[in-house]
Amino acid sequence: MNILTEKQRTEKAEKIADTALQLFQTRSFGSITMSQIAAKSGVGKGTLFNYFETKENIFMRLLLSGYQDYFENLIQDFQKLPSQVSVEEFSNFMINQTQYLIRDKSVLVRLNALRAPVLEGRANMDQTLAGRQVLYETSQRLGQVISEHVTFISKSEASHLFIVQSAIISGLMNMMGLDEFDHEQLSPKFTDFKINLETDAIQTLKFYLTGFFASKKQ
Amino acid sequence: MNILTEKQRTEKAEKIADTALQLFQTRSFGSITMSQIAAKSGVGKGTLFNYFETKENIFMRLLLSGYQDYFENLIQDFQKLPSQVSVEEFSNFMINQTQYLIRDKSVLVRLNALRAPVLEGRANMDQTLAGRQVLYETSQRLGQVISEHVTFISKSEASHLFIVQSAIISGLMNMMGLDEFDHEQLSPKFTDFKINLETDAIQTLKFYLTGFFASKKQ
Amino acid sequence: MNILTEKQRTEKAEKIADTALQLFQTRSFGSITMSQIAAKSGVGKGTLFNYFETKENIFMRLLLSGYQDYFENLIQDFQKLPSQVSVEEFSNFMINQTQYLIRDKSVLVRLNALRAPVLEGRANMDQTLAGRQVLYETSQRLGQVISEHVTFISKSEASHLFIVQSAIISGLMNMMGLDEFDHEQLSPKFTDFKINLETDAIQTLKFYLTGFFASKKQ
Amino acid sequence: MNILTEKQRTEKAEKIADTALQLFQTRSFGSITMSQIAAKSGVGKGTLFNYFETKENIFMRLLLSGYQDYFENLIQDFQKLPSQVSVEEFSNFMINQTQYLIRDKSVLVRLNALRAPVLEGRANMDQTLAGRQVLYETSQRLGQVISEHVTFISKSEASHLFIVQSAIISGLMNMMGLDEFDHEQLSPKFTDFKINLETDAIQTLKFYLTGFFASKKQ
DNA sequence: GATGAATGAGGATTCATTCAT
DNA sequence: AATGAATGAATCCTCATTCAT
Repeated sequence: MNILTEKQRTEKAEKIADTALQLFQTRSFGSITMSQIAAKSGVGKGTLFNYFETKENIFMRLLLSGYQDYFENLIQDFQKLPSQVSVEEFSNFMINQTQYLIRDKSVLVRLNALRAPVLEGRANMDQTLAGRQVLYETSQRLGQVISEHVTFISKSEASHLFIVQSAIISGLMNMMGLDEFDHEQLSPKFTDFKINLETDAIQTLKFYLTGFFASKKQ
Repeated sequence: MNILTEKQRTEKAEKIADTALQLFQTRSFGSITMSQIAAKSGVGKGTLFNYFETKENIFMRLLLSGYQDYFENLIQDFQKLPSQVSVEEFSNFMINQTQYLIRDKSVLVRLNALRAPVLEGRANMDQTLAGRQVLYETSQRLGQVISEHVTFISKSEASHLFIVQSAIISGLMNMMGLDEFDHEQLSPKFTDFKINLETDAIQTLKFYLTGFFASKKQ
Repeated sequence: MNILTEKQRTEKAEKIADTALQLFQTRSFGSITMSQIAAKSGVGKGTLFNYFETKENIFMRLLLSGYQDYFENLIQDFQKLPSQVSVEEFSNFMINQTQYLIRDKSVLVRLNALRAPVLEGRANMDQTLAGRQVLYETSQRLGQVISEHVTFISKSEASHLFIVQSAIISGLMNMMGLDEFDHEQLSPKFTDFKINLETDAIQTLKFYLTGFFASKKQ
Repeated sequence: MNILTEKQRTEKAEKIADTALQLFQTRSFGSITMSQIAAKSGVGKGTLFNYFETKENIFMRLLLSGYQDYFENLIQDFQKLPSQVSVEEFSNFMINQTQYLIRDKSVLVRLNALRAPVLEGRANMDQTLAGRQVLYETSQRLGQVISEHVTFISKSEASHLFIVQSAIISGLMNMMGLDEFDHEQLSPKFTDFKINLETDAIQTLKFYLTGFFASKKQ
């Protein structure tokens, strides 16, 4: 066990990160401890630090690789589409993606909210920037692919669109739960404060896309 | 000093809360300590706890009273407008407000992001709900006023609009700084990741409003 | 209200002390706060300190005056008895007293257990010793009265007997509740650990008195 | 240092507990701090909490293991005695034990006085009850052994006798020091208040045993 | 004399991280 | 490489006491 292959090393790091992700589904960053991650991963506490310098690095990696995977999948999905895609078809695609992000990848969006205020303060800068660089390139490739399929949208605009998409979901997420307190439902009150995340996000994105394409057509 | 009037008590509580707010302009919730707030307020550490049960209560109060003030001002501003306001005029109003929120009240939006994951866990529930109740009523009054001035928008829709507005700003804020690391500007890179908060928020809101009114007119 | 008569002053001090005593019936010294005493007494927190230098002084006073009253009453009771009292009658008297102490004055015994380890560290020494002096004299008078009524017991022995009586009750009290945990009854277990305070105290005292008088008669 | 054997773990826990015990010889529970225990044990403050959940748990353990050892030793001592022991021999044995408890194990008795009012509020209940269970069984075994050696005393009575023994010592201890103040000897005064712990405890126990056996013989 | 606002020393406890094995 | 025991800085909070009014 003395010398691990690169693959073995990567797999163990992933196991640790995955465990952290699972914990993050139901708990906040602050309430997750390294001990819990170690116990649930089935590795020793010290081992964590052989793979990640700090707790923040674990979550920064989750954020970067999560978006990396998401963007890669988007590229794949897009390449399956016919060479030309109408504005309407593209909008539907984005709406489906939004639904998917909310239903299956909401942690990604929650991780995003941690990045600047929590993670960057103690994450390894070089590592983070290297990951971000790769992500940026992927995002550029994604933008490229989209711009090739959809008239009226440039590479830059496409790339930026996904930032806006995440922003909308993240923002609405922040505003959710005003009809609850600490996850306890309150007696029916505050109805106009209530956010239906999926409905509101899709509507907001739809309006955004409509507005965006309208502005391009002029 | 023996017995404080309600006003004096409120003023001191506000002084403490204001200090916390100032610290929050440049630091994160987690890195602000009660000792710092005490020292910077010029009061003893114990005094803090005479005014606020917990650290979280301080910030919950800032959040609630911040939005309370914001909504109250909006009502005032709106009442100065002519009895009928066109959709375009209303949109401009909202855009100005967005700019104002970003430029002068961005902490409010950042506080919002703390609410569910951080504050509610340890804030006094009754106090919070009382504050939220008042805020809700104000938001309803605001919605009422708007619906009276603007055709095509109901009280509920107007009230909900401000939630969306905050969501957009908050979400974009979360996505900002991808061209920085821990507030250090990086050499020009990641340009398509860059969020220009004001521009992007206004554009997104504009699109939202356009889409919203278009959907109403049908 | 500027100048209080000695009587008024004493009455207020007693009101405060009484409140503390009431709280002590159901709570421990450590969990009683000066704020609670003030609130329940209906006086200001600062007023407490006009009457008692420290929290410990309040309880020391309760201890001293409690025993003072108890001894005074004993003297009165004794003086009502016929001039000669048999050993058996005296024993019955002591047993009744034990029962009374347990049923109605158990706080007194609990206070006793606080004296050395808790109170003396921060109680006013002069005041305490003055009180103890008075108590001592009363105890001597009590001893005197008893020795006059009961053959076979000297003043010193009688005086000492009450110390032993309190010791027995206090000690058994300390050993109570081994069939409970933090006042929660446990499922029937530990039966031989169980102390029945009244029964055990009376039996122990009875044995003590029997032994004592037997040793004197030899 | 990587993984400690059960024995090593126990030893370190004992080292910490021993340190607490030493401090408790001369200071009160309330005035002993975790920092002091850590410093005097030569371990870090955090280490304390790896071994004991709370400060109260340390002292609860001292209490339980102290009595456990005491009872075990008593069983051993008793098994060395001839198969039949006269009432007088047994009484002498108990008196010697009382002397030993007072001279060498008085902290044990002082710890007992902390149990209900102080320790149980914050000690781990399951741990405590497990320890108490073991102690109870030991006490039963001790009772058994005694009842086998001494006619006139049942297992239950023997077991209960040790509770009474501790109660007598503990109670007298509470009443001690009335000729002192905060451990400072006062000029010769209050002589009849003076408890000579050893003499008084032995005498009280002797009377108790005499009374007890007399009641059995009838 | 009465009051309660202000105080701050002091305490228990948490947890990311280190490092000897 | 893996481990988990050890660590101690850091944090929130309590509450007896002081003192200006």
